[in-house]
Amino acid sequence: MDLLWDAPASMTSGELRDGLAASGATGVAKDLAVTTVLTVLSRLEAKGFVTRDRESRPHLYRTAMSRASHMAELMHEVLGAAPDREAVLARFVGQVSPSEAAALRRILGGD
Amino acid sequence: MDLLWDAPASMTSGELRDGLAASGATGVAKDLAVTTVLTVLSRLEAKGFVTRDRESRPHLYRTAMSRASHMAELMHEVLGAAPDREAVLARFVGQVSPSEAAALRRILGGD
DNA sequence: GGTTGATTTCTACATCGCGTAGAAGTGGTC
DNA sequence: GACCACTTCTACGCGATGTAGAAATCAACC
Repeated sequence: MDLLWDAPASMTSGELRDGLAASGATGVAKDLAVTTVLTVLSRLEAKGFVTRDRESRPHLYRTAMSRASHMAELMHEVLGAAPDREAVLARFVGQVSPSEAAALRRILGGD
Repeated sequence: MDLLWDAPASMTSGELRDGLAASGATGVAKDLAVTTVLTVLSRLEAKGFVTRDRESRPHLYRTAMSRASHMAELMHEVLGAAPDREAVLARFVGQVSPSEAAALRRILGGD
């Protein structure tokens, strides 16, 4: 459920619950109890993945990081765990689709 | 303990246990029971990370994939879970060290 | 100011993956 | 045929995760 809301951008628990109920996000579908959503939210906050505005009445939750950043960070974690980073990068690049390779070149180009 | 042996290349449970005992691999140090090693090995085999030769008497274990490949695959898993792959790649590249960026350019260069 | 309905916090339980290992089974060797 | 090494089965503790009820809060309305 980590990505329950990697999509939207800053909502209340209620909106969250409803949003989830609506978009059956891969195996969720069922209506979750509001408390469940809150619990998850709290845990995510504890891990720093989410920020909450305790001022506004129905607390407002927001992702602490864009999904892309989060994913990129995960990738770095993996890479960081390798003793042979370059070898990993080589393998990695070898497996990306042509379009992605192109994207990489473009990104690297403008350094 | 996943990476217990991402280093060597094809050994028996006994060698494994000893090898582990010797090289205190980040928090392992302690002498593990052989059964422990075997259990882990079995689970790794179940997950396809390891292959075993049941013919030779002390079964021979070998990684199913090089560590680099495995890591690269993990990175792809992460990337694959993102709806905005290019954005993730951009962030990712933006965070790599200069030397790694250089390595990436080199790798992409010879396409 | 007290009652009420919404919201949040606390606490709890099942499940799962993982690290660890003992007990029992298997197979080869002397 | 007994013994020893190796493997398989079974199990326990622990932490993360999904789920949610009960209790505490809080804002608002009468």
